[in-house]
Amino acid sequence: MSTGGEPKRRSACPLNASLEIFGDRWSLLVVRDLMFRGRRRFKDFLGSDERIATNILAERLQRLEANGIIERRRDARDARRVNYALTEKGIDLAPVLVEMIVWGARHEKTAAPPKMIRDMVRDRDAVVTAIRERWKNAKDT
Amino acid sequence: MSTGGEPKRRSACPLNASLEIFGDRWSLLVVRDLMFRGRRRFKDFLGSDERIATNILAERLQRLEANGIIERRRDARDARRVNYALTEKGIDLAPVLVEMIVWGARHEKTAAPPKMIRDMVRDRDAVVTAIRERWKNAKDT
DNA sequence: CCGGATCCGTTTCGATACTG
DNA sequence: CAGTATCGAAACGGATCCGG
Repeated sequence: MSTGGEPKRRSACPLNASLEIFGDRWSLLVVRDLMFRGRRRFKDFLGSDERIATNILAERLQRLEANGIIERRRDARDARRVNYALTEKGIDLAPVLVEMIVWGARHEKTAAPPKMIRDMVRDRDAVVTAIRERWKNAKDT
Repeated sequence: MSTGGEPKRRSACPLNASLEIFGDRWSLLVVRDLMFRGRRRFKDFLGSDERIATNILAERLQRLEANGIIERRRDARDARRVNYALTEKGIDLAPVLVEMIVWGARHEKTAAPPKMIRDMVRDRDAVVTAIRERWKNAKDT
């Protein structure tokens, strides 16, 4: 399983290229957990409301890593534990996530976490910038 | 198949609500064909590079309609033909599509249609506004 | 325990053939 | 033209097992 696989993909359309990577029910939920909820570990992802199965999660984590969206690292202080982190490429998904969240909050009945949604609607760029800042400062974690 | 089904969905997370609707390989490609390529008919969608199967296309069209993202109408001039069109809710997906296209163009090797991509990167809001204008003017079509 | 891998029944997908 | 019907392949997902 070579971790640093180059994207030899050749979709005619960039949208299709994106969908080939994260066009499924689970991949972006994992990215959300990393990006907005500070989750890092296998067990954390299992705890989300959507109840992903362990085998599905394992496969998605591999796929996201193979596509350069997340990185897998052993915890520096406790070698038994594994941490996942977003790469630059993964952080660049922030605008996509924000727009999907804004759309879902506007058009679907969700038990919406109200504050962050209102922030996103009011100033999406600020939210995206804040995410980037937070990950820049946490790069050593 | 009631066409005007209300979204009784209750996802805790708006992102998950969005993914429940279009979190698959094909739905957003159909929206793209409507939004950026002026396609309206079943046959048109079949003509795209990604080669969607007829049964999958039929199901996705039904699902998008059931979720209020597209409308299905018989052609006024030729009752044999069927036209699909984006609803307001569907047009509101423009920012999502634009961000996914920008991300894909930046991070994946695609045979990129260069001009519109550069426009999107330079000024996404202008592209989204242009899409809205175009659909407002074509509402009678 | 944590981070998965494996097994296995069920559901969904998708290529092709076919139909009104 | 605009879809259905069919049917094998793939994905899902719950349960269980396993190495560290």
